Amino acid sequence: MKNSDLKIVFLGTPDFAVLPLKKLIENGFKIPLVVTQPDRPSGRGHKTIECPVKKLALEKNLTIKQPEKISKDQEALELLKEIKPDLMITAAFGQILSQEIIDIPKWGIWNIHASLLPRWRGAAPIQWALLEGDKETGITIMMTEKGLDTGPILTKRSIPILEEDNAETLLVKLSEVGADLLLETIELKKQAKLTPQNQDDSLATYASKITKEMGQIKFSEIKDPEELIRKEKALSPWPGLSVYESTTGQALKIFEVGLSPPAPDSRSLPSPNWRGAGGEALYSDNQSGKIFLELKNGSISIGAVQPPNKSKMRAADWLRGLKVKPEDLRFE
RNA sequence: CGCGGGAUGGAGCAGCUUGGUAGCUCGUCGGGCUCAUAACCCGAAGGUCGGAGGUUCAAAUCCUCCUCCCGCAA
Repeated sequence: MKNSDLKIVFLGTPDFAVLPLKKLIENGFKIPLVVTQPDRPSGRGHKTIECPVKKLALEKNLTIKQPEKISKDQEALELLKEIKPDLMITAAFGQILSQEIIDIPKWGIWNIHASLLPRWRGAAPIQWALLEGDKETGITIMMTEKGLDTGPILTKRSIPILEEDNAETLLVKLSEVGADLLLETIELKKQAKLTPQNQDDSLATYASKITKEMGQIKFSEIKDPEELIRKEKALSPWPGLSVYESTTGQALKIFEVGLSPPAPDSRSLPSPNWRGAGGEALYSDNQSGKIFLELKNGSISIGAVQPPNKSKMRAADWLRGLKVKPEDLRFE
């Protein structure tokens, strides 16, 4: 069977879904239809933005459908039935599919999910893997059924979570793995070598949506610096970690959070042991651009910050340009 | 027409209200001190003040338009 004999309908919306679609196109599959979420006003100035998948589809002159709710959209349903796809692929599509739709494609609907199922079913698997300090994560390609990410597993591939990984870097890596694994899974299916395996529901965990509130933290409530570091990785670049500083009255986003290294040579400190609120010592290192904070249960380094209305900057630069003295800073 | 903030040497900022020689903390380069240094001392280079027009004897500063960046919100 040639790739061009297979009719694949692709459903996906954000960046994560772009690479899989691209690879399908490059490998000659027939893509009679691409479905994405409707364009929504977003971003500065409330401009209506075309999602990444739509942009790619437009570029490749593919047919695009953007139903508000595909399961309730009679027109979309008719179109799908008419197309008679061999396979439908979902990748971070963001809409629930009805049984009627699931029954349409000959091979069923496959979902590219960014975790090792049954761990982290749901909307934000990458973030939750980081939040919980998982050592590895991966991609699962699975059959879509009525439940949320509960269908039988077709293939799985894991990748290690490295020290320097955050939600952004993992998303890119997993998108690549997802695209490759999808092609391999199709190949296996063509050779009739696929054996779907049911998920062990007892091992399932659920990755709920990330909200902005999760990024608003107080140092005083952090029990363990490690917790802070994991949060920063999971919530970068969105929504980021935000702390409130009362002397300047600013909410400050912090990035590149790490454990503080052994105290630097005291002679390099502009003012050793600056005392901050709650006994925090605060000092900066001009070489690395980092600032160091003493928390209740350990010390951390912050590499970059973003004040309101400002671009991201090195933390030491921020401290240097401040109108208030570092020792007057009061973080909550 | 969603709301708002911003653009000043390489970085981060002040100066703008009340026009009158371009300033601070760093970085860079050179020199000094030192066993040595990212610390300290001395010196230097580096800026069309985002762009265009206007007001004025005089504009970073006041007025108009434009470009770009960012926060909120979705």
